[in-house]
Amino acid sequence: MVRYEHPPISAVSARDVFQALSDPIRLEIARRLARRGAQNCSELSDARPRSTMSHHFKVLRDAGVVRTLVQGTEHINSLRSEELESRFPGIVAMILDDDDERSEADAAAFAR
Amino acid sequence: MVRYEHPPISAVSARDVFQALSDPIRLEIARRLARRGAQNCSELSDARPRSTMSHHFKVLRDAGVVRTLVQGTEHINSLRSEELESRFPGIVAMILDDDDERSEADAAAFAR
DNA sequence: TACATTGTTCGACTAATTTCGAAATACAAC
DNA sequence: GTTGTATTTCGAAATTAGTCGAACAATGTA
Repeated sequence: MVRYEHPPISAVSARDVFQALSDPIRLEIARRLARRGAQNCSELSDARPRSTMSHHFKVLRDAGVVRTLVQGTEHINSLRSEELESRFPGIVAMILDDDDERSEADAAAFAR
Repeated sequence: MVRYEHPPISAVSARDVFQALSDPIRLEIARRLARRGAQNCSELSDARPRSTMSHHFKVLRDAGVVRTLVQGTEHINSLRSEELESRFPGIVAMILDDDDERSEADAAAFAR
């Protein structure tokens, strides 16, 4: 496979995006791409098996969240930030929002 | 159970919201609440079993998306629109975005 | 050509989620 | 209290999603 298919942004549904970003690993991938820009697959796979990561990249790609370009042997992923933002204003900020510690602390307080 | 617990909006994480809205039935519930305002459970359960719907309302509630108030024998659900919107600007528009026909047509065109 | 690198696909397994009937709970009205 | 309505909880079955090793494909380099 020399090149990936990516859905046009107009074909991307809110549900596809919600579903793609509902997995912690995929949300983390999107977050890193939003923060640090394009990265290849291995840079993003914290010691996780390649087949697992490959699956997650596919879900993100099919949902229209990530674009993958093939350059030599590596596959460069990037967040489709501008397109996503024009289709769903505010989504990139939601992806970046990751105050896990705060929300865990609050959640703990709430649980009491 | 006389009253439900709802997480404070500050404890709501993007992932919880993504995950709650990743299910088509729950997204549809949120959408109707966004469009038509508060509704009770049965108004929202298109002939689906009550136990199924009850599960979905719980997920939406726990994720901070929906608020449920008990009034007599009925439970009135509403979208926590203002709170959600202040926490995640743009989220309500994303919930409302439901151009299913357009996106399906585009998806079909894309699949060719 | 052979080899190393990067990533995908396949298939099997496991884990999580969804579904739904039956029983239970909550409340209002009689 | 008994009845009726609205909804939850429980438990089990069905479905869907995630994980991961092994085999495969594509590219670059010696």
